[in-house]
Amino acid sequence: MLQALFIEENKEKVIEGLKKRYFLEIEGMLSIIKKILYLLDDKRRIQLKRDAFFFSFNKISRQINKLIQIGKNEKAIALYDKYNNLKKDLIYRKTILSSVSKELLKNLLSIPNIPHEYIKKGYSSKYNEIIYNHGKINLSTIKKLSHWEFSKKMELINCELGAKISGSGFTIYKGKVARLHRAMIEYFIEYNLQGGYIEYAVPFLVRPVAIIATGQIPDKEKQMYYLEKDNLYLISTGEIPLMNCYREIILKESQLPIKITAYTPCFRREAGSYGANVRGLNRLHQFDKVEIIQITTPDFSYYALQEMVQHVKNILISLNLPFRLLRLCGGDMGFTSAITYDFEIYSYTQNQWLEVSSISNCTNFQSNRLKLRYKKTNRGKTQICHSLNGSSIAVQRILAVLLENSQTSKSIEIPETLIPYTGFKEILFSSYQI
RNA sequence: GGAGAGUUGCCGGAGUGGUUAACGGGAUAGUUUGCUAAACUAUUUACGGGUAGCCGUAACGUGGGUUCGGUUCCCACACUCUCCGCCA
Repeated sequence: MLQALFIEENKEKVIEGLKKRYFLEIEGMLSIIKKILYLLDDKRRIQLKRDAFFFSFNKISRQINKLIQIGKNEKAIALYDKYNNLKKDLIYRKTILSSVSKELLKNLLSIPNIPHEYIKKGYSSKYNEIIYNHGKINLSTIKKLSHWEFSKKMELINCELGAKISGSGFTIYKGKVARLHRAMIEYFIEYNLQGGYIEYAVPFLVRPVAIIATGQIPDKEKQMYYLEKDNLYLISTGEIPLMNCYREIILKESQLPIKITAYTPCFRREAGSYGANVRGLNRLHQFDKVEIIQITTPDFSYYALQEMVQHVKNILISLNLPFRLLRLCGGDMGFTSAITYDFEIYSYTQNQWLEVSSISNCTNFQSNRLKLRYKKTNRGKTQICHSLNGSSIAVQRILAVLLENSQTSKSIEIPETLIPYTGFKEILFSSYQI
């Protein structure tokens, strides 16, 4: 959530930023900005009057008390008879202030974060900038199977069985692929621990208040699974429980930066998705991800962002996968983000890039919703923290591309770095009846 | 699922229809001291006004109600804990 005061002081900057997202094109969003400024002004005037009114009212109440204590009851009665009729005014001022405040908050919650100055205008992924390429894409002469063709022959990934149990978009992994899946999670977490992140294990079901705080409501509500009976949402990312560990907290500056990692499954409804993009493991209703987050001071957050990008880059290099780094354009970024970098890896067999990590600096936008603040040691003033989140990494996307790109005529070769975690070097086709 | 107890500031924790929410702890600032410690004083959340010293208002789970005045009384809701039952 942006601060109303910030919008007031940086109106042009805010509008410019929202244009980069093509946000103002959505049904009269410009009028929301105007409304916020009007409401803020209104709120100030109302509060000023109310405070003055309450001041005199409180004074009278105290006078009445004094009169009663010294036994001058008649005078007291005269006073409260006189001021009894002001009560309506009191209630009126109280309710009007709270309704204006609520209205202001409601409007503020609907405005996304302002993009960083680097961010280019654009309404879709077409306008994302490629920052960096790594690894050669060599189209081998061996005819490789896509991971879903592979899974039909090998029985090691069974989408049909997943569908039988839970519907399409759910998958069963067996044998060495199940082990590889688990090994990746362990490797990613271990890598993050080496990078100074503390491991958390967290709940996968959360309250509405938690997803409002991290910003999935109102932006991504349709994407979330909701358990009506218990009023709980299934998490769509580990960011939700991790960031909510720090909801309504005042930290000391010396505690920052906070670096956390956690493995969680992620649940997404993906309503309306169809076609080749959703085949096999490409888009699932339940997938696995190891997440990293950082909570920092405002000065430090862009440094932390670079550090996180570098960290994920090194993981991908260690897996020997061809990848590229993108900076998302305004229209493709998430609601809470000021700047987002995506890592995509290349699948030879699918002939397409697949997103495996998305790293965002949410600046103070998310922390403001979370009421996550810190206090400088040499000054009394509390300030809003900056928060960052990133995937490190999405498990199934890596799995899919590993199965495809590492195919030889006989087997799938496990990358060196994963072998200590899998306990085997290859998955032989012969043993699984290709 | 059944029964009961609770929710107070940065943290712990008392409490009452009435000045300023006791007391303790932490943190920060200032004073004193050769340093540290100790001691003393002040501050501690949100919003608004003022260049500033400062001033005002709100805040005892949330929302209503009674009252000149509610942290306290009444109503509704949310959440937390304990015990019983069930259970990995």
